[in-house]
Amino acid sequence: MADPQFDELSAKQQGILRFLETFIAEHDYPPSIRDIQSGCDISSTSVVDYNLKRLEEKGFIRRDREVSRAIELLGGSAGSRRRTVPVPLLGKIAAGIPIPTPPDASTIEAAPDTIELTEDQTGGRSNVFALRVDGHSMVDALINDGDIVILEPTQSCDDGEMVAVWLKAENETTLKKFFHEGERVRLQPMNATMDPIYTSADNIEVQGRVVTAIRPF
Amino acid sequence: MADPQFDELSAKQQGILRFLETFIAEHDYPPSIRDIQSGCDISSTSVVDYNLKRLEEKGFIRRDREVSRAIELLGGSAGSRRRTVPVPLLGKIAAGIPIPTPPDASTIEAAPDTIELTEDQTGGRSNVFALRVDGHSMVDALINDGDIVILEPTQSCDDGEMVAVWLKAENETTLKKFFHEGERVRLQPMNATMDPIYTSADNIEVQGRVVTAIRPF
DNA sequence: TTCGGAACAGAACATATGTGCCGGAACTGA
DNA sequence: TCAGTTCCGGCACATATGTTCTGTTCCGAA
Repeated sequence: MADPQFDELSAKQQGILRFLETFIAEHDYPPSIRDIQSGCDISSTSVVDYNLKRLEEKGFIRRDREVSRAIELLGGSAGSRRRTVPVPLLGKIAAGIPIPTPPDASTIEAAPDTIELTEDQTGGRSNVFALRVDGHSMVDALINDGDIVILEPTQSCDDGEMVAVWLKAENETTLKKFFHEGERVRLQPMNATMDPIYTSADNIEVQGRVVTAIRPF
Repeated sequence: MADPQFDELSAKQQGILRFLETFIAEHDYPPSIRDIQSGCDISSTSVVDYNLKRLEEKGFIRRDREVSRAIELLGGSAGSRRRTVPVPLLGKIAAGIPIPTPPDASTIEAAPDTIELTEDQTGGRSNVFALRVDGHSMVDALINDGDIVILEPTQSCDDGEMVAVWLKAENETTLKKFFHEGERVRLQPMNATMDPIYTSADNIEVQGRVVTAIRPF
């Protein structure tokens, strides 16, 4: 969508637009005409209506007529609200400890922190959870200490998917690309220069599919 | 905040809550009492009002009395909306090409794609931009082909910050931790096992501070 | 200057919308 | 069975709120 030019608006219209953003941010619902009137020091409701019509013509907002507070602000303007999902940060992931799966309701309730992610970051999946990487044991997956990995609970996976795997014999959690190869499985590090691990299928336990990895600085 | 128990609600109240979520997701503004009434097949507005009062008592929603459509749904329930910022995806970042800085208004307008990030992911910074990593030249920064790095434009930086640096003599872009050391600078790879680069201060050009790195799968 | 449109003021109007009241059904505990 | 509570239905009412009408002011074009 072509982003409308903010500069082309009159001072009053820019003020209304800013007021809309702050009001919605504050209340979670849009203001009425009279809210805008008092909030922007405008003398008449008709002036507000007039300018809202202009803003609608120019594609900044959408209104549903006859419906109160039915102002929806469009465009990529800062402060727009998108659907986000709270992702529980369930704990740490490290080489030596199994990850807490399956994350049941009580675990999620007790999560001390949650991370807000947009829906495209979770790929629309609803039951994902987050773990903070502890230590440098996953550098072969190009995952650093302090990174956050977003996982989707699963016991099985398709070839080539990035999964968290528990190696029973080795007593170790690792992140690898998964490939079935007859009796055994191949666990391929993301780092192409490193060699894969081969092990028997019953030595491993898939604990989750990696949806995203995030590294905050 | 203790998340209220969804199960404790009557079927009607659960229906109302779900209707609220979908209505807000669809319209960007909350429904009126009568919208809920028809949307949930409830016979009377007073019943809706009654159940909304219960929902408010139990902490699922907040209402502003006397104000139409002033229903704000609380809690980490899926479908909540948070403030997000659109981050322009300006292009690729690769070893051999300088990154497009400074990103001026026209560049940003012309950005073919934008990524929605939550405000905590951008650290509240407003002028960040995103680049998709092309190639494996930054594995020493634990950044993979296809990763997305979020940058904040800057020409200078403090010691220890992760920055995108243009090496003039080498004709190369790289991501390193930056340290002033007298006449020269030390560029430290994130991967602790790798050796730093030392070069003179006037051979480098800081192009941006790395805010976040995201790896979608 | 005159004309016309854009923007504004003020008020009246029509409807949208939350709320209160009364009564009844369904259930509960004594 | 009876009183009490919870929940529902229906309706009227007050007000919150969008819309419209009339007139005014400002400003640039002809």
